[in-house]
Amino acid sequence: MNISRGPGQAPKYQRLAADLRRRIMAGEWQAGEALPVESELESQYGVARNTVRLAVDVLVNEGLLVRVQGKGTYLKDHPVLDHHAYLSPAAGAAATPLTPPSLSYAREAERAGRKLTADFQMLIVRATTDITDRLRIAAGEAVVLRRVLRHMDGEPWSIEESHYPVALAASTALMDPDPVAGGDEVALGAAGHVEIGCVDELAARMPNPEEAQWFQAGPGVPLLVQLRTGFTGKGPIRVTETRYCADRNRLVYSLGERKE
Amino acid sequence: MNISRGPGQAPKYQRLAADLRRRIMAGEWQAGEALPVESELESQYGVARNTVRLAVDVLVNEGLLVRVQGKGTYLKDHPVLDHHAYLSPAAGAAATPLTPPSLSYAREAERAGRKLTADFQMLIVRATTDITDRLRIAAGEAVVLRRVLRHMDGEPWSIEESHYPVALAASTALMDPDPVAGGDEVALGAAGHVEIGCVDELAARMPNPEEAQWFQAGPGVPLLVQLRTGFTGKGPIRVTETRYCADRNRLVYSLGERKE
DNA sequence: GGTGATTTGTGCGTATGTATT
DNA sequence: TAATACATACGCACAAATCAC
Repeated sequence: MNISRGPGQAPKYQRLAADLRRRIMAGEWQAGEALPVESELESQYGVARNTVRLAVDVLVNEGLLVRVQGKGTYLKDHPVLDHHAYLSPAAGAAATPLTPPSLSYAREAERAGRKLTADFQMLIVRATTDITDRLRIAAGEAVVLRRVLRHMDGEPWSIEESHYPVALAASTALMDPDPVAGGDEVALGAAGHVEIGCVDELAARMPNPEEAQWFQAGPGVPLLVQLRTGFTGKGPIRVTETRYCADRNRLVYSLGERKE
Repeated sequence: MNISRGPGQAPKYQRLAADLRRRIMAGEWQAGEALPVESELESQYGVARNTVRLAVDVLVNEGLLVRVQGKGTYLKDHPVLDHHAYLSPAAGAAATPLTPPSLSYAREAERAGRKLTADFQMLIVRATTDITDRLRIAAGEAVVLRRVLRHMDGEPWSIEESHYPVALAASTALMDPDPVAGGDEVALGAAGHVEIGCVDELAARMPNPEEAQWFQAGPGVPLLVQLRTGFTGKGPIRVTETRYCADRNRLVYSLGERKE
């Protein structure tokens, strides 16, 4: 293929990227397989190494390729795990507490035959307005932050941060620096706060450096962010932000009448 | 700030990126404001232009900065529009057709005081297995593909592709090469197919080049992808994939009992 | 409307560092 | 140890877009 640049043409590195993309899509290499080394691509296409790197940069930032120093450049290969964020209750069922995400998460992992582990932290922090607005408390007010860092088969998987008003968490197990058996909602329920609804806000963005490092996510891998505000009949009782590495996770919502 | 590289230190361009990130977070520049030009950063930090560009590349790929040829490098600034993907029905309400996404989309835009326009295409194509699996039809079977390209205030906003089995769409308005007044579900309802539930699968990924061009999305801007499979009591009747530019959109699901 | 200055974009060459095999 | 392959860093030149004049 000739990628010499004529007038009105795209830049060389973009045309090179496009040709590599075509070859990838055409199945020239298998998932996880190594591409030709940079010097090989230089001579194949007759360009400078810089240009090869610019082209590969493009595909890395699209999430198609990963580079490993000293080894080579590989086609990305990731299994995707579905996580059921919501299952509408069976028809005719009374208003029931919503399925706790942590439980369904564990079930999901088990069903997929994967091993889920978690690290837990409990902090008391001054909340950002993102959180206080949704909890309808004063800006800068302290909240209980319960953080769960999840690993799947040893691979970093998700970051879940649940925020509770201190007034609500006081004198419940939420003040303990340990996970609550059965999930945080058990502790809330014992205190008379039963969640009957929630609002999920879904967004996607690129990770910041700390997040990228924790997730071991290279360039081209966005985060899928779920911000769930839980309500009782009286008002909001918690805000849970869960961040997923989008190349290994999908969120599933089953809505309306149940099928199957 | 001295960014000369010592042993065991991060590379210069990464340390430069980190320092610029710090200055950005510290509020040294306003949203939309221009950063110092590359030559200025060269001399500020005493590095080669190449190194400046590598550092800025990092922040561009994080979605923090945008570069404009001939002008400069700017702090990104984007208003976010919430799109209500689902509102759980009021308590006690009978099973009702789900809120059509296209309608709520238009309502959302209007509420935000923005002008929504759309281009429409109707095609008959052989579906990928992604689609046929969910529609429970044979792989490679033809489907009706109805595509809506949406613009908000002239800015590219979302791509919505609805797939219907040809057998189902036959002898309905879905075969017409025009949008159906009131939404596709009106045409389906008229044929006796009333959607009573759906499954949404949410994912995030980087756009491919065509998508990036259409969305006018630079590097660092992922797509938020919603794949909705709609069901009647008998089985799936449609699969709608909607792709949103994640820097301008969020999806909102209101679940369980309604608040307010 | 055109010209030149400014600023980012593209492309080349070279050298050296670091991780893997 | 040596060879290989990607990572970092410098330098240079010109192209293309924008803007002030």
